[in-house]
Amino acid sequence: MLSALIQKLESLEPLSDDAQSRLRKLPVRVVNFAPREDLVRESEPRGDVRILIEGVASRYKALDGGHQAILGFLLPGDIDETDAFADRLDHGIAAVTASKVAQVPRLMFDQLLLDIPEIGRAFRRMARLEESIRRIWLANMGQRVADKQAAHLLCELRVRFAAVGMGGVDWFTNPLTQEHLANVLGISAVHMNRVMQHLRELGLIKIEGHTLRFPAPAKMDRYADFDGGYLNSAAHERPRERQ
Amino acid sequence: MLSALIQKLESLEPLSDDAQSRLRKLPVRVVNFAPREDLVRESEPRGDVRILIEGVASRYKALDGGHQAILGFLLPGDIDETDAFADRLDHGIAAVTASKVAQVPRLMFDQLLLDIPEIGRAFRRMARLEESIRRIWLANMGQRVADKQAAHLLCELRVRFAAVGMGGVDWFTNPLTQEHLANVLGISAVHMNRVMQHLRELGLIKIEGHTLRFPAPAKMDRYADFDGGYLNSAAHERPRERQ
DNA sequence: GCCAAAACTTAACTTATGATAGTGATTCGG
DNA sequence: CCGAATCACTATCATAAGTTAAGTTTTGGC
Repeated sequence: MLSALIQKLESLEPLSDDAQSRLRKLPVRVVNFAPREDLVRESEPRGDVRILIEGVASRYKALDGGHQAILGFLLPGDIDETDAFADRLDHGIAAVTASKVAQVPRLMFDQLLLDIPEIGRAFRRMARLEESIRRIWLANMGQRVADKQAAHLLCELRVRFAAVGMGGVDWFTNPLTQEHLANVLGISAVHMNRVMQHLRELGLIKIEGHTLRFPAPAKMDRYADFDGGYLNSAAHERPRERQ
Repeated sequence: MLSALIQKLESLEPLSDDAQSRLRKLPVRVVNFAPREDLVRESEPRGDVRILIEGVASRYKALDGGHQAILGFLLPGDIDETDAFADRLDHGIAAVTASKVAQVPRLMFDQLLLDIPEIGRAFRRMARLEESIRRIWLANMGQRVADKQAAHLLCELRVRFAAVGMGGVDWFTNPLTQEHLANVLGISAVHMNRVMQHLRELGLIKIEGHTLRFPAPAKMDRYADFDGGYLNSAAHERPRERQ
């Protein structure tokens, strides 16, 4: 049930058989969500630990005018709150596609982290990775032109989707609407469409139904000034840590 | 020497006398930096733990064209790497004003976290706070008009500067140039100037030398859609945590 | 397989923001 | 105290992006 999570953790930090089996034995309750449904409402007191095991979701924050700003996307294996310390989220999470969520009793989860330090370590890795992603986003949004921002976002999505089996080196299955993408970048949906047209004319992307292809991935990366290192290098550098 | 840090930690989590004295007894080496000097260069292997004890600094990330995007600002009491787990930063830190930095040997610092769990807890709180700040930034940058983005930023700075004695409820001492502010918001310096003019005409801010005043703080908050709760509520809600 | 809703696309027009270039006011090192 | 930077500010012009309002295609429920 938690194989997406285990796969993700293992890409950051190899897990012992013991750790893996303990993870697998966690008692999970699987809950289904329809598109647009809230997985977690903003400022809802925290309950169980939630792990996305199927589907795609978005973190959002409500703004004044009833609008909501999308802060990022969650893919299978992502967890509602990486460090699991907060009592409540300061933002909501909504399903983008039909999703399955595994809910694990908080106490069980906490006990597991105490029992098996390597799992705690892997989770901290994950936290650092997300932090890194957010930093890159901030830098990216500082970029002037929306075309490059969008290109960068698409490159990131390509790599992240590939990591969960929803894509490869030059494509991914895209469940996001242009409105989702526009919202995340802080531009209008109309302009998002213009940008997609432009990237298409440049031969950088190609849309086939729900498959987004990158005819020239290297060219695209250069255009977007994208260096995917931050998304997977964690597995290789492997810093020493306090046990 | 570390009073700024202790003050900040204590605003998040009251510290026992023992914890405080252990913090005070940390052997620190104080290093001075001139404006524009790098406190930490990008991708420099980590050395000691660095704590800003005086002055203001900026986190930045180098972009393609030699430009650099400012990701955020550090104030006294802020630490180079909140969780202290990474081997190297994926970004640089530069002094904005003349700064003093306390350097603490990594091993001493780690030992302290192991010895006194409440200090570890306080640092995790700090990490959560910074995460929260970054999230608000992302939401804010999604906003369409630069005027509101800028207003929001100024409100945040007001609260953060006040927390370290560099401001009050309706003013702060501003060491940042309009270029710094523009860079952070991802707009041109010229436009930043226009925005400042506009906010001035609206009577929302008033510049007196290096003092930035807010003649009508409540009105400003409303204009910016700013709710400072996220910057200081941590001290009040106080969630239970694993020891 | 049909219909309604959602998603995508295009066009015309307006506005916000960028680029460049210059001026005067401050700051700061020597 | 002076000169050189740095910084704040203005003006002009070019362009990216927002808004509104269509039309078209795709999707999904029944």
